Amino acid sequence: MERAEDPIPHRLRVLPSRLVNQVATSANRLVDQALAGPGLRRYHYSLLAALEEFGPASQAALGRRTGIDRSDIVATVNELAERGLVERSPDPDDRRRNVITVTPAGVRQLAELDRLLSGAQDELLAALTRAEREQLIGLLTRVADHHGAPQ
Amino acid sequence: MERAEDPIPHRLRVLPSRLVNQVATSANRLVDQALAGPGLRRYHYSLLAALEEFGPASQAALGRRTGIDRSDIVATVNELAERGLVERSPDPDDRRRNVITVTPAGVRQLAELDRLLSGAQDELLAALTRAEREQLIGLLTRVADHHGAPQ
DNA sequence: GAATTTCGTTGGTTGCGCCAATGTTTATGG
DNA sequence: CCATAAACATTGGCGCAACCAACGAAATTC
Repeated sequence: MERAEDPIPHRLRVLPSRLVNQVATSANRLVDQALAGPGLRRYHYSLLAALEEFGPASQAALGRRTGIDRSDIVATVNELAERGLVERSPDPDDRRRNVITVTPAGVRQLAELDRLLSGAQDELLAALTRAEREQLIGLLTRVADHHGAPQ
Repeated sequence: MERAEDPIPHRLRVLPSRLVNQVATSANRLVDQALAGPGLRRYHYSLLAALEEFGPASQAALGRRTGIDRSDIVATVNELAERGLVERSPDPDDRRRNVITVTPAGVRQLAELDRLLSGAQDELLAALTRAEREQLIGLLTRVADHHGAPQ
């Protein structure tokens, strides 16, 4: 028979940490689908966004601004550079640093990603009214801010 | 100087999918810390919760109830069985199945986990009032329910 | 000038969420 | 009744995010 839709344990159903993870999983599924078109991942978007908003930056600065680990920045920049979306050049003023710059193609790509991601957000929050979305965003922001930087 | 606290790109700061991921990451950090005492992980809690609420079950049923993949159930049950928290025995009525049963030690462990997790939830939502927590849970539940089973 | 810090990089690890394939057992339907 | 299909446990794999340690090179600080 097994017609019964396999109930989820009550404990899990109402556990906030689990609820938030379920929503995050849905969010990631939608976002990953959206980014799959251009063949990119969330890390790529984060980096492009940071570059476009704050201009050329060192890899370390990009890491601090996006919360991505330095070591993961390396690979992500490599991939963006391979696609011609950013350029990596040594900083003449500080020879430890690389300066990462968005290319015009990168700016165009970012605009496209913004469009795709906006659609994903709408899908994610489709069950909520405009006001409820604002409410949710507000509450999440407060929780996120309260915990701040990891560790 | 670097006194400036490295601003997060606005795009990322307000992107709902990203907000939800930040909160989920905080949640997981807190929950993982809480479970680290007993040396368990989230999968273990999910399985114990499902077993205690619905009684002995096959591994496939556990998977359906918790959303954990069948293949991951195997390892998780192994680990719980090693610790004497569950028992795996062949189902005499259906020799394809194993029946997983919580032991008394498992029940006690689950009670302890409930206590630990409750603390983690409080920490997670510390920035919100009781009413706001209810609100957040309600909104997240609606979003989660709207997307339902993955794929 | 020596010690410390920053930076890029390499090379890991872990957990979660998946998927494919295999052998066994049960159910189905022709 | 037998062949085919489905369900089950298991193995082994993958990708992604999020980490950590260590290293050489370069800059900063003491």
